[in-house]
Amino acid sequence: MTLTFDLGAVEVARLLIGMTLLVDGVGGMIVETEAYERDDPASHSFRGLTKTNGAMFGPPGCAYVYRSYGLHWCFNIVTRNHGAVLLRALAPEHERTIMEVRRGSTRHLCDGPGRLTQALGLSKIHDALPLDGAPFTFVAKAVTPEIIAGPRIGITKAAERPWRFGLDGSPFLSRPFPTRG
DNA sequence: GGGGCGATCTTCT
DNA sequence: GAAGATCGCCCCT
Repeated sequence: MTLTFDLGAVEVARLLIGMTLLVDGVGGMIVETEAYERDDPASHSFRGLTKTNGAMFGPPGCAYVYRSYGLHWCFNIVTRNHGAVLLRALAPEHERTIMEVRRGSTRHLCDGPGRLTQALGLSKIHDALPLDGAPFTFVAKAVTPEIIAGPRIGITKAAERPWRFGLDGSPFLSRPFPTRG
């Protein structure tokens, strides 16, 4: 398939919903993402280059992996103009047993950015790696998904921007979306 | 099902 | 010294 991440972060965040991501064959369908733009106080690229965010200033289509709250990892896809898309949840469909071993549980395998990276074995060593080759595999979606949008989670700056996207009705979301009217 | 809290790294004030 | 794109455990309901 032709796959480009050289688009705006919001556009990429929507495109990813329903696609399948595998890391060394482990993973599943992406059901929840968040967009972070360059001109976005909540984005790690907002304040410019630091020691840890260099991948966001590299080419689109690479990984940006950073440590969260000192002990978890979060996995992003770098997009156009120093934006990024945070992967927040997957449906744990492929190699589920491996994910259960890594997580030490049979539940909550990929519903949350820190849990997702643990289940897929992602860490600092994947930071800045291109996503169009090993160990990453992206599989196109078979159908057009119903996408729901809402405020991003766990941030205080620009919290009003509705840049969290999810597969409507999925049981694998990290949190429910605010109900629509 | 949900609130409070501790763990621990990096940046910024 | 504080805050942050988090999570698991404990306790309560």
